[in-house]
Amino acid sequence: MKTLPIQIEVSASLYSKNPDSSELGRKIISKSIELINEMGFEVFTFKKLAQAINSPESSVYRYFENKHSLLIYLTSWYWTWTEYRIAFATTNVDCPEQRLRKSIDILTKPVLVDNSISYVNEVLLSEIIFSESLKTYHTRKVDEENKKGCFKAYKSVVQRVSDIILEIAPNFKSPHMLTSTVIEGAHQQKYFADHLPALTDNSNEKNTISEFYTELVFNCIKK
Amino acid sequence: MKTLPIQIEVSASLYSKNPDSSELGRKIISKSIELINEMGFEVFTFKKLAQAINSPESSVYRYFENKHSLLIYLTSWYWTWTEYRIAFATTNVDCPEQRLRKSIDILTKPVLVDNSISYVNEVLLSEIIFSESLKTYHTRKVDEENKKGCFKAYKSVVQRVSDIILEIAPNFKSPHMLTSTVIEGAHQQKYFADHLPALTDNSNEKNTISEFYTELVFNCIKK
DNA sequence: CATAAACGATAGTATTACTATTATATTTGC
DNA sequence: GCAAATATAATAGTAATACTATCGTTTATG
Repeated sequence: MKTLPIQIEVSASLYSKNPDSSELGRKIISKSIELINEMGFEVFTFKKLAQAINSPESSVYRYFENKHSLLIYLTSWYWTWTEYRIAFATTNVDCPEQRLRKSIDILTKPVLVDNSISYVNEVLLSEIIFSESLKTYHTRKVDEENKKGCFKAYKSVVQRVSDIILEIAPNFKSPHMLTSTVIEGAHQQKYFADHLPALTDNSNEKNTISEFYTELVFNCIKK
Repeated sequence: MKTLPIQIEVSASLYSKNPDSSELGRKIISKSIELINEMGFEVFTFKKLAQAINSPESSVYRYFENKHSLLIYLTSWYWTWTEYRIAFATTNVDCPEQRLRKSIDILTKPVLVDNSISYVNEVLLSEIIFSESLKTYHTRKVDEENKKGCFKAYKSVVQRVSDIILEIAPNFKSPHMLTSTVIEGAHQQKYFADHLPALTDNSNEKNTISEFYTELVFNCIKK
């Protein structure tokens, strides 16, 4: 897929100061993606990030309240970008089955090529989403953060795919449930393949996961 | 379901001192179930637990290394108990479809009645599993803990259900994937219904989730 | 070029997740 | 029934984390 020089815009409520507006902000984003990938989100701290970019910890706090807000920012960026990719891959495709197939592909396969839209390494970011994005909403503050719009981008993706499903099967009762099952399932199955293989049947080499969920979806909506 | 006075045995590698072996140990288990439910696992600390049972913090540490090991203990207890329930519900049922249906039921519905096998409140424990069990294996230490047998009970449940699926559809390629998708999906959809309704279609009143996943499974294995 | 905003440097605090020590109580094995 | 082992209570202490605060200097902007 050839890319255009687009800009991913993240809602202003998801940061204290827009990281896209300064050199330091962009360094915070790109370095945090690297670090979270290397050491995992739990072990990652603003102190370590600050050291890595040679800036005081307090400067990082000027952009994000805490590391959790940073993760929410990153996932929102990812889902906004993903929705763009889905939109791009499905425009001018008349057949809704075909559009659904392409969407599922985008949602279930980790990103392999860094198109380098910007300072964001999309390959690493997608790894983070696959393994850590659960942690954005599995908190005591979900409801509060949901009201703040933290999960808007994700919901928008689910809605878009649900709409395609309804085009194919207007009477299908649970398009959102099916879509979120596929997205979260694909993330989880990859994690299982890497760490708990007894919970999956996946060789983790070919497109087993993607094919599994594609079949699952079409089996569910075609009666 | 009438219950027998059974004992759930948790592998000795999952605790420092067997909580089932003393008054204090049992108090630790039952109170921690209450507290984790009330305040959520992140906010829960051994300090708070110790205060709640009027014992020093250091006594709690004699039973479990840290709160994470305690959560692993609780989930193992739950999965062992759940496998027992599945075994009980499916013995003497000849029809494998029927056995599968009953198993999915047990896996996708939260527990509603506390049979009070013991000092464990199964209703509250099932709530914890639904909302917090992800946190047992989403850590940097997964691989290490997996080797220690921390997830044996869960895997065993997945294996048991996979076997039933294979009885019905011997050529089905991904029984484990399907089973873990159903279990984790049901947990997640309930969480979405409670906190992120845009990601589901669930009224959270009837058995929407359970029915959704039952249909999904039979759609996938019956061609 | 003046003013505001951003940043760097440094210090400090509350909480968490433990570890250590010692004295007392309780169980158990003979 | 008593000694020895084990379990628990009481208390203290530590390293790391997740911030907050202050203030002087640099950098952008109108």
